[in-house]
Amino acid sequence: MAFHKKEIFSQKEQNLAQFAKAISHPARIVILKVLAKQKECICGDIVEQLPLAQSTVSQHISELLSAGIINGTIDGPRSCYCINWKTIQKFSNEFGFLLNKLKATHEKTCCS
Amino acid sequence: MAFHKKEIFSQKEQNLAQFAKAISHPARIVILKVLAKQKECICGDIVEQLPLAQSTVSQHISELLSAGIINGTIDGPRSCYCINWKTIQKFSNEFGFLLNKLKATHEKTCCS
DNA sequence: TTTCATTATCGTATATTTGCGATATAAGAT
DNA sequence: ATCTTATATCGCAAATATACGATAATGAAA
Repeated sequence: MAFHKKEIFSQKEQNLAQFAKAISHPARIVILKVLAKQKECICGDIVEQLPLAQSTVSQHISELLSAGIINGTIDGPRSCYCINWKTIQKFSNEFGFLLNKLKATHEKTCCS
Repeated sequence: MAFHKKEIFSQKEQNLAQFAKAISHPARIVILKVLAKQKECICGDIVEQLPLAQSTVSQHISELLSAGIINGTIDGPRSCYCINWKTIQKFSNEFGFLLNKLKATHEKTCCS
């Protein structure tokens, strides 16, 4: 009797956690960096820049996709991805909000 | 033949990914919020604020601990935790740095 | 010393993630 | 029509995460 149980939490917390999870693997961070570096959409040169099999990279990509962090035009054999600015913006704000909340306790920490 | 393979990536990416992973569960986000709300260090009132068993909460806490996101004084039956401002600060910066990198591509997105 | 309350840890079950090779798919080239 | 190239998906194995109950440990109170 133990699996996710995440539905119990508020939507906001779930969303933030989900975003964090999406970027919680170095490979996916590298993918984002690669996409940020190339000005135009690139296809699978991502694979070349990672020490992982093509199928594994594809899997990481689809995780970023389903989290809405990147967009993709999968037309035929040549898929094209790029960063979804809107999502980045949204979570950048929410994350900053959380961090500011935490910062508010700065002066009062007692066990550090 | 397939497990983590995360050691291959740069330390910076690993660190950022690890931080993201640490906050990638709603329960852990709530724990941080609780710690932020209480001005002084609280002990296990965290458990009361979560719909999870005590042992599960303890597990989540120790994950935050080992990620260095919170500090703890575990003296006897009354453990006391608080946010580790230093770590929050560090990753706040690194995360902001990544986001700014991504933001730079804002104008040039082509498949959104 | 015994009891109590609080917290950490162990053991266990289930779910999810990570990774690969093999295979399917789909558009363009020959 | 067939071949090639790029990419997604399937199937599988191993690792990790999530959750719980039970138990251990530890300091305070009786």
